Amino acid sequence: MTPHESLRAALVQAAARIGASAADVALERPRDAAHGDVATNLALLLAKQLGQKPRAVAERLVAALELPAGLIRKTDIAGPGFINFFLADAQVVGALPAILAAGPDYGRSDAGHGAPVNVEFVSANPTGPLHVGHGRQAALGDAIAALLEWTGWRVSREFYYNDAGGQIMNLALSVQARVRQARGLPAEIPEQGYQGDYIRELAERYVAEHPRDLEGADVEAVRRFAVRELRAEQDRDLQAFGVTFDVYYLESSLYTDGKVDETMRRLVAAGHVYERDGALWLKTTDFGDDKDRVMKKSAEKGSDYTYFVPDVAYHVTKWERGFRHAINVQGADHHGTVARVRIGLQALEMGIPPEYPEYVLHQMVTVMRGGEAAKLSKRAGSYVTVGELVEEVGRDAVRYFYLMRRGETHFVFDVDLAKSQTDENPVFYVQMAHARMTGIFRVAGRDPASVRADGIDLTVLTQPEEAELIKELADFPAMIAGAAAAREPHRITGYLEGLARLAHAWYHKYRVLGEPEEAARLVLARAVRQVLANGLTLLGIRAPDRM
RNA sequence: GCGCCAGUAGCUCAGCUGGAUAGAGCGUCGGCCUCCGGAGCCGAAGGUCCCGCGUUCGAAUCGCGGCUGGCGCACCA
Repeated sequence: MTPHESLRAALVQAAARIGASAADVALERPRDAAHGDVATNLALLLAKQLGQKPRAVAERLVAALELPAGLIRKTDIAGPGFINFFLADAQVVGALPAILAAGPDYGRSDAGHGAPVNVEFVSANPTGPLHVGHGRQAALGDAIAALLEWTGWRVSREFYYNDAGGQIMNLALSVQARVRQARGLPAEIPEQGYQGDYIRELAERYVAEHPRDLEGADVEAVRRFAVRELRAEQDRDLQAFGVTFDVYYLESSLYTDGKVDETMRRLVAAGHVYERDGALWLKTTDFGDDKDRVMKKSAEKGSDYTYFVPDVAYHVTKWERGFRHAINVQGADHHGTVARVRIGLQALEMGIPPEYPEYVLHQMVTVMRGGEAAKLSKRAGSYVTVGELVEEVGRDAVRYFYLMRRGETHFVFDVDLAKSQTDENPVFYVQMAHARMTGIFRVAGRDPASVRADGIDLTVLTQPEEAELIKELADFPAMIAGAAAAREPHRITGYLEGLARLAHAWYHKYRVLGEPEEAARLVLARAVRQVLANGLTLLGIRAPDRM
């Protein structure tokens, strides 16, 4: 039993003794060390239930409390009725052996019980290279997936390729136009087509590899070639970024497998479909949408499905593949589709919960270069790609930058700053803390893994900085669990910076080697190193032994 | 017009799902290198938490109404 569990149990019993029922006792670590190590607002919550003043309730609770021996050094009642507990010294250092024993697994838990969860992210159309917005999504999605793995879920990382539909035809026609222009033939890129230099390069490579179609007459071949090449380029960028997927799901397969037609049939059968102006509509207003949506275009527009039906069909496959939990990481510019996909699934009336799938939306990324915002437009062909960014800035810094902000806030990626690789970059600060801890063992001529906690008197770690450091280490698993539940990887970077700060301060103020406390401090140094490494590794960032 | 997100120190942002005196980095000012790495450490200044009303023991956090900025509101995806 951890100190928290013991305390919680004791408080529940004490509440019962004074005639109150406390189902869920909240314990928190106060900001201010003067308020103890663990605090509860239980008395404030029970005051209403008992019809008594909070402080009086707190006093009765404390009087009724039966605590295990050696757990708590001091109990205070403070402020409006908080009960503050000060852990006994032996309890504080007691966290260290557990950290060393768990090693690389310290911080893992089992909230997910091995249940499958699908995390879909990036899902860029194969119409161009990955830009900085996709980069944010790659970092965010991969970190959320890792967080879920750390908390006991069986995660499948999935990339959905929109390799069918109008945008792909646009791409093919754009490349085709460049092929023809290169031959001196009259050709224009379509109005909604793609303009970037990469289109010209694709055209050159197409001609080089298709000597029998030098004029790009075979638009289907051009399409296949362009999609294949762009997918390969995206894969290279993702690989450089250290992101891999378990499943690449192709939109085109939804057509070839009949999933789109099947979904269409089900929607019609469920009775929410009608025809108007020659098109087929889904009555999404039945489910709270502000207007109905077209599912299949009219004959004059080509009789194609809109994106809506394949999107719904795709999410049906997630459900049918056994994923009762699905998380979609997407840019906020797609937020309009959230309600529609969910409504489409509801209209099928096949028992899928209304909040399925779950969405994590992140705001846009602005790229700053030379002090001004770079114009980003895929069609105009001006953007910074993920590949360039990783090459210029380095994988670790790029990942860290992307993850240090909440997804809901607009993110300004300052390329110059990130490239500068100076002390302004927090990732170096955290990595430096890890390198320093490692340095102690290097100088001592010892393998960190050889340092064990058993048989070592840890109660000599009496300095306030040491107690604070250990408490921070003890918080790691709860922080991970909270970050996973909230889908907020930025909590990890914030935690790591705080831990690194404490580690640097401790390192600066106290020596390890040659001191009477050497054995115990080596245990602490190894624990700090381990937790820094675990946090960085989770985020896909290296934990270097030297800088 | 409707919807989603944001608004906190000069700048960039945290604030653990309603807690105690709102925090950190950068920048500014002032200190600290015979040392396990100074890519570091210690300290100071700096706040109308966008505004107003409400909910309650308690609000940056929740509700309502505004203001400002971003993004969406296709027979594009």
